[in-house]
Amino acid sequence: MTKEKRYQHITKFTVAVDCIVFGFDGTRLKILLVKRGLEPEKGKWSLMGGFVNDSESTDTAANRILKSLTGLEGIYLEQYHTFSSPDRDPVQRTISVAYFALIDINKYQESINTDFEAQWFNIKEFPQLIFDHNDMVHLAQKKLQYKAASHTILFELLPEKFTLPLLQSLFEDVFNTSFDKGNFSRKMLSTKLLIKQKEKDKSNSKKGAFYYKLDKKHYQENLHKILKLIPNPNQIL
Amino acid sequence: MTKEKRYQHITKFTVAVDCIVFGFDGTRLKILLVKRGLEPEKGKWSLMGGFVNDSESTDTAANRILKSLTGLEGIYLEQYHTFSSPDRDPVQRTISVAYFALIDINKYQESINTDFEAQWFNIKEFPQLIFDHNDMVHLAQKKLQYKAASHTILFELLPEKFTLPLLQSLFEDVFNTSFDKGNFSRKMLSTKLLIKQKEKDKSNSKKGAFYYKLDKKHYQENLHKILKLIPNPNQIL
DNA sequence: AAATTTAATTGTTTTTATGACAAATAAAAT
DNA sequence: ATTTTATTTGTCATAAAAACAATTAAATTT
Repeated sequence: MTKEKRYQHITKFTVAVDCIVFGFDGTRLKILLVKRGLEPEKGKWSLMGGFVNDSESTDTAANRILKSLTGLEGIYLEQYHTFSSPDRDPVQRTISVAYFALIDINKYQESINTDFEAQWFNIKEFPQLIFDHNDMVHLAQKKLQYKAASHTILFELLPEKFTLPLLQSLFEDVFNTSFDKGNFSRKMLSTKLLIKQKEKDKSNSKKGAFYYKLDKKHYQENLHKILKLIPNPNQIL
Repeated sequence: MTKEKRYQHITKFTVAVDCIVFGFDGTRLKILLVKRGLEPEKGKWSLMGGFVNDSESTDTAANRILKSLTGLEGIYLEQYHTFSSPDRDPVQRTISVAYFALIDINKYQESINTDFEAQWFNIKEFPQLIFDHNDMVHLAQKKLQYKAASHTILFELLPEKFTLPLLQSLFEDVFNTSFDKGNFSRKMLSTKLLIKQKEKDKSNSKKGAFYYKLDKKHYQENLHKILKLIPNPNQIL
């Protein structure tokens, strides 16, 4: 069998990228969904996605798609799974490489692109999505928990300056549990990743809580390291 | 723009699956490589791979390919990354979904399929591979370490009956370090996953080491759980 | 048959991390 | 000045981990 003959028989697929965009509004973990503007399933909610172009890697495509939706560049993006069930897209055979993204919700600019109608939903209560997008969200949530249990990625969801109580409420919502505030604060500070600021945030209490910033240098160095950031992971994950 | 018009412009890709097959010979962690029997790069070493068929998911394809190489079914398989750089395959645009597999090296039957010449190589010293397969192996190794640090997957590499020293040498080679044997044994036994056998393996010592079997039921139940299997993960990972 | 050797197994102690809880503190509101 | 509320710091009991030591089993040598 010649090389040409072999290659002739090979099925070709359209390749899509779908993005689960996580945000945190100060209280709840959210995902960004779009209302589909084209068939099939026009008018239904879905993840933000698109097709991979000729000259692109999926990473490049994901960044491009994310920028078209949020206007943001340099977002934290992580490829986490490729979905390829033969019947996942009823119109045509498509495989989808799924990414999750973490953004500071405050930086998100609405309607920079009017092609899609986008909206934030609580991760715990979002509408029925098209195709296998519900599965994609659930797996993304699991992967986020798994990764965040030992890596310091959740800071990507916070603004530059944040308080310890805010950080704790983020962790509590991501892991769907609650922590002792004293122990949480001590564990976080022991990582040496936080730099205490002079100012306080007094919007939530009378005493006010000190702002902290991330030590970017230290953060980059320790991103990959295993830290035990959450108590009793087995009870949660 | 009509739906038909849009879909016309979409690039289609051939989709491949590549498998990193891990094995353990009692001393060293190994990977199974094949010598390519067809162009391009005929005669060079590569990972075992193949194209995804029309009616298959990538999981199905990976299992099919793995069976054709090893004769084994029901192998532990985990999709870990999709490689999609536009220039990764010089012949045609292909994206590859990569899997790593864990098998009991003793069950592997050589040359059930003479289409490929296969050979085991130490993970620390394997030949130059085609395309981006070197990257694939390195990432697979990382992912294996990452997962094995908190999940009990390494047992998939061992025969049904194994000794604690053998288990320890596997862990030591995977994590490229050494552990205190007393502490290691206590930690492993504390998982309640091991059932002590009556017989001993006396091939490696005068005293002999007791065989253990996996408690399959307990094992299945704990597969998803997060355990702390290796000491001082921060120093290693 | 006793002594020696080797590696497996079990035991002890020190050290560190964890979790539960309590106290002190800061600043606004009364 | 006092009360209130939430943040921040502190204490202590417990448990796990790591380092290290001792014992044991069985083959080999003397």
